[in-house]
Amino acid sequence: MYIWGMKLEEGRSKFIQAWGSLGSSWGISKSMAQIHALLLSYPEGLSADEIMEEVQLSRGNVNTNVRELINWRLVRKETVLGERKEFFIALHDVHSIAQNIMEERKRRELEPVRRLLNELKAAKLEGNKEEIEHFQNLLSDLADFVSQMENLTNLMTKINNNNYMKKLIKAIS
Amino acid sequence: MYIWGMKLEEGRSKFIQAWGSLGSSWGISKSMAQIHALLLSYPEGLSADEIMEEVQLSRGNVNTNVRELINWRLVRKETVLGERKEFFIALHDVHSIAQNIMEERKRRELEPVRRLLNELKAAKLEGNKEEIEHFQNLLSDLADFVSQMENLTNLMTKINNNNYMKKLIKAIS
DNA sequence: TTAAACTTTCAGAAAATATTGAAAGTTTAA
DNA sequence: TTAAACTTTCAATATTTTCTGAAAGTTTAA
Repeated sequence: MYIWGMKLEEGRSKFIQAWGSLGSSWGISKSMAQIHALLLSYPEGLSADEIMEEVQLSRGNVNTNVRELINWRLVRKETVLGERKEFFIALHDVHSIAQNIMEERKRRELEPVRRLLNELKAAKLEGNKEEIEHFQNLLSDLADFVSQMENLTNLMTKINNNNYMKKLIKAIS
Repeated sequence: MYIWGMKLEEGRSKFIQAWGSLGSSWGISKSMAQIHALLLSYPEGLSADEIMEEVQLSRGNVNTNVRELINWRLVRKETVLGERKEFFIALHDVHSIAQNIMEERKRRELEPVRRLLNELKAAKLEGNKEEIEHFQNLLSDLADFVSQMENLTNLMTKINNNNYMKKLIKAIS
């Protein structure tokens, strides 16, 4: 599809809608992704009412999802001198965004796995010897995998802060 | 929690249940994750009926989710000589599992983003100059980010197949 | 052929998740 | 104080996603 002579508002709205539906395929609620897209697309902060207006969501929904975005460290509160209400502004640096998302995913996705694996590895299993061996191999392979993923996220952090590293990665991959 | 003298079946069942609930936090359905855990924990293939029995799911559900696991290239069908039914066996090599998951996620999560960004970048936007600039910077930053993620997944593939590379990554991260 | 053994499909039911909006809570200015 | 301006909470509702199971489809052996 080729687009010609689109109003900025139209482009932004397209972006917000599309980001919202992409969100679901990443396990992020549509509203949260839309609000994030909206805030990313504005250089300055927006108030809760402005967000409600632009993405057509209820006050409660905006409140909840903005709080969640703040938990992810993707958005922060801002106060403007002389104004009573709060404004919300997105972290605009894509490298930091990426880093915060990776960290949050690490915390949410990897750490629970590690906990489970440790628990099971501590057990003294009884039963068929070969089946036990297979099962324990699985556990230790998975543990290795988790570590490798963690190494990789650490590496990403390094890349973000280091142009030489970025080139190195590109070269070897 | 410390476990002592657990039966293999008990450990396996613990693993299946826990893997299932972890699944949801990764955007994978509980049943799919449970079936995957079950198949991972058995060195040999299981039939649809055996899966139904072990994870207590309906025939339809097992059929659908096994098919999905096959799409992800995490499971394959097997036939046993002289047996009419099909058996399902998991890919047991953790590096290949990781690689297939990364590839599928790349395809599902990254490619749609790229499509959206290209579409928006092609538009000639009209409106406030500075806001347009901010918006277009956002688009190109996001595109860079997508590329970087792709580089990283390629790197992971390399690591899997190369022990030297693995050590290098560990050293520099 | 046919019938038994097995697999697939899909409409409806159930479960999980997200959203609303009004009421309760908090802060600030006067 | 008080009341206006704003934020937060949460029970009810709506939406989306997943699951079931019976019916339809397919394959195979005889």
